[in-house]
Amino acid sequence: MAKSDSSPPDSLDSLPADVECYCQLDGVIDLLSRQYAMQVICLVGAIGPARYGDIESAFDGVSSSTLSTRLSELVDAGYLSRHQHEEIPPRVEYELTASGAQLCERLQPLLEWAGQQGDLPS
Amino acid sequence: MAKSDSSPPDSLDSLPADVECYCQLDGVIDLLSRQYAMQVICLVGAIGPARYGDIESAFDGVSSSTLSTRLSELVDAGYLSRHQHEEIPPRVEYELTASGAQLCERLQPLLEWAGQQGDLPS
DNA sequence: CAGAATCCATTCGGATACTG
DNA sequence: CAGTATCCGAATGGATTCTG
Repeated sequence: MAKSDSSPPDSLDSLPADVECYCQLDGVIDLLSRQYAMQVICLVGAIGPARYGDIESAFDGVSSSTLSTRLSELVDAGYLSRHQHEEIPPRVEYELTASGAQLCERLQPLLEWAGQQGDLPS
Repeated sequence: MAKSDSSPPDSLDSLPADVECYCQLDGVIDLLSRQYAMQVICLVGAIGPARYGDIESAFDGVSSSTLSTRLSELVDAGYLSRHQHEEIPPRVEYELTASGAQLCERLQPLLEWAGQQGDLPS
């Protein structure tokens, strides 16, 4: 796949020159590594204000405890906002915050590409 | 965070219209959710052919068993290639494959942004 | 409807020791 | 140097049950 004998770091076009240390790059990455985390961000980014049930049905088979935990983490981390409407039956809407939107922008190319690599059965 | 009352899905500029179902988007995402996986891809993308020791020292504190497992998974998945030079002491070099490079391109914006969000202590 | 709480099976990853 | 093998504690996520 192309040349890689003479100039190693030239195999990609836009490499950040300030990459010095990938050690301990956790925090956000840790959070995103939990199940459904990236997908939730992109889903909410795609459909806008999303109710709990919307998200739940988008991921067929997720347990409520898992999804609930994930949502809480993302809200706590400041990537999602949670608006609870005071009515009965209760209605809750999740939206991307400003940094959630930034995150989503960087996630979309990845997930979209991933979906074309043999995933997304349906 | 801007307006979000009238047109929900307009809060982001480049939304893919073909996003229909985020359920069961696993495979690649599953792999990337393992510890150090994304960072390894980007590290190898950044420094070119990387020896095991290079990678190990980039992540201060990683255990050899964990890193070894991660590298094997990425090689098996076709994102990294492994070249073993037949000499003593042994020398092994990991490189991105074609699809590894594609993956890396989509990962870099994310990790770079993540690094500016409060991670990367050193 | 939108979860929280509890319990538990599985998985993941670190420590350690050993090998070609 | 570049791992592999084994063991084990920690973390994750599902099932189930219950609640405002």
